[in-house]
Amino acid sequence: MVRTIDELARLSGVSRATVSRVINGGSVSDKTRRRVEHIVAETGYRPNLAARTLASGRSGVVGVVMHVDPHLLFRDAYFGQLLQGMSDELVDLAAGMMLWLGNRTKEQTLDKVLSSGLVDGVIVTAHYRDDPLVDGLLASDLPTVLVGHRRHDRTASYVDVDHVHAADSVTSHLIQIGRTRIAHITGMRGTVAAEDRIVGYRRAMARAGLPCDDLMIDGDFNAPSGATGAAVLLDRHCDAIFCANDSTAMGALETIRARGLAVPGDVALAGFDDLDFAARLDPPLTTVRQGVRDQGAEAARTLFQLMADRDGTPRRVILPTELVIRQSTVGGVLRP
Amino acid sequence: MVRTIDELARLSGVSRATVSRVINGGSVSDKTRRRVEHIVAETGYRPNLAARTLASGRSGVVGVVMHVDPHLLFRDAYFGQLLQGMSDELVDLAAGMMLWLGNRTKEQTLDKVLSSGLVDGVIVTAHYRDDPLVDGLLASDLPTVLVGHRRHDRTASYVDVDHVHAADSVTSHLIQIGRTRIAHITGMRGTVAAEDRIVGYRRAMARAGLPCDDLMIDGDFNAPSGATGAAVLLDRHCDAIFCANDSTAMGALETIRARGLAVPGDVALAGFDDLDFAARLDPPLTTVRQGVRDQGAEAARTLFQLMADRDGTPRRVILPTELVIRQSTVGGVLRP
DNA sequence: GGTACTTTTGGAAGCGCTTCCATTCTTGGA
DNA sequence: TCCAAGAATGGAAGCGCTTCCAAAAGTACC
Repeated sequence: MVRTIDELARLSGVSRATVSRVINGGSVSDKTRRRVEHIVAETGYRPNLAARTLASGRSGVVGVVMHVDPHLLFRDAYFGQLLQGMSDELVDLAAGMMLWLGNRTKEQTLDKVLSSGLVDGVIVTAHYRDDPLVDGLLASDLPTVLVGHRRHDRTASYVDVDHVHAADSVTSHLIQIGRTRIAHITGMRGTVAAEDRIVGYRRAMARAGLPCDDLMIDGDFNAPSGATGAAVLLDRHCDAIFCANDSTAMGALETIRARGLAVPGDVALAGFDDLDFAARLDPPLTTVRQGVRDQGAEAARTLFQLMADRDGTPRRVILPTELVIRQSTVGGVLRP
Repeated sequence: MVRTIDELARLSGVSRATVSRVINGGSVSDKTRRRVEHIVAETGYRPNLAARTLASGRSGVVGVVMHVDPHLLFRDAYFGQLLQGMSDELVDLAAGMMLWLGNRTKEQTLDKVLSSGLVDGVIVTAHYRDDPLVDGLLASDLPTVLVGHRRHDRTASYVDVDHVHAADSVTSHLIQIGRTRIAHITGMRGTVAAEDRIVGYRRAMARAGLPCDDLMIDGDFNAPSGATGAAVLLDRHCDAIFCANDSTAMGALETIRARGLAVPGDVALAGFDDLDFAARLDPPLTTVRQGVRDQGAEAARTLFQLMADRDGTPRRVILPTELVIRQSTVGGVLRP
């Protein structure tokens, strides 16, 4: 079994340096290149990644950091889809992907990521307004791309959607179908997505001259918070609920049904994300589609651009969202 | 900034070898150890993982391979939960976790995993009866733990549940509540989980003397296959459907509802997995709970045992499952 | 054929660490 | 007090690769 570049060099009758050039695309004569490549193919030689990393200072591996509360992570398919989008893109660009989930404090996670020294760049989910992990990565010299962003990240590269606009459009839709007591179950407070969706909701309500102060309940992006939130809001006689995501809406739906109320007859319901199950609820859920896999893929592409020209300007990508109207707000209409 | 072990050695007035011993727990006098550790803490020195890997032959990184059809992966929370379970356990044991999803052919994935040379062991999901990727990993000298297993993996280490038994128990439950035309929408054919659940289903039906040949429809673990499968089965006048997983059941429920049939009145419905959403369907779904996160965690532990004593005997873990009875089979009863 | 390039190649240093081996320092028992 | 055995330490080799630099080979033009 040919294990080292030296053996390969001996076998092909050239120097180790030349073999290295063949493998890494250096300048080598066609004749030599063909000969060496033939031997490589024949022997199934694979360069040792650790040695390569040590010698060159880059590993071809990118890090993915999803430091998220276990109660939020992987409860629905959101983070999985994000991961898959990244992986789809990275398969051609990178040697691999190191994944860190949030099992400890953010400081410890940061420590692990930075100390490993074997990633060339990182993609990190930046959901919280206040996040030492994100701050630490941005402050390091590791190329970093955020999924999500904070308004004060002036020099950061990120991929995100316009939560304010999207929330405004859902709320406006609810207004347009004639609802006036439109409630909102928020996402986890302190996250940008939650806060921005609140802003969008308030904006649309204010524009229509509708009050909303007693119609907001804090949730946490999970179904149980939707169920308990809806209980309170129904007592306050709302006629529509815009939930911060689809899982929350699923929880709300449970409560609404338990009260014997009709959707959308008594209460219209809307979510956010458009995960697979949204279309399969009864009734199918009106929601905002944000291409989660696309966001992951875009983050990966952005990271590689960043790594290609270091200290270039930050790259910021805002992906489009789409309001998907289904029977939970416009009942009786055939599914689109 | 102290970057190398040599600087650290100079600073603490000992040799590089001694510093290395301090860091790796070699035999060093208490006095020296304290002094060096103090300097380490003070300077925030972190050993370079690539150099360490190259010199020692181990990286502390483990690989996780989930080569699964994109239509299956991350559609529901199953794989995410698995990942989270592994991560929970690995955080203390490993320097990191490399993740490979199935973006290319299995051969290419195998190639990437083996060639990287920077994982000390791998956990791989082994769902298919026929899987060159799993075969390749088992044949390599990399310690490997399977999540799931094939009956012919005599020397492999794995973590799995008893699908046959679990499926038998669900089916028996349906029989016990008086159903006689009990249908089954299978999982993706060729996967062990699907085939074994079929065996369990048939076994229970045979024991009760019930026919089942015209009551099986192939599905693929996804909701759409549940919806189309149920359409066929309802035409064949079934009075219960056991679906190969919860997502499939969700799809089936959609069809049942569209026909104006009652669950469980007209058709009892059961799933498998007990993901979060199962309890939130209307009606809540009877299903088999398999602790997916536990499986992930157990796989990680098993891998480390395997790495600790190489060429030991294979380790095989069968985790328990639990039949969770909800209103989709026993309507009217208060939710547990 | 000779000069002045350009392209291709090999030698050698070095990336930061672990670990073997030999040397020095301790310790305890005779 | 002295010696042997054991513990602690330092020196040095080497893990497998990239890359700088200089030397060799090829090419174009006069």
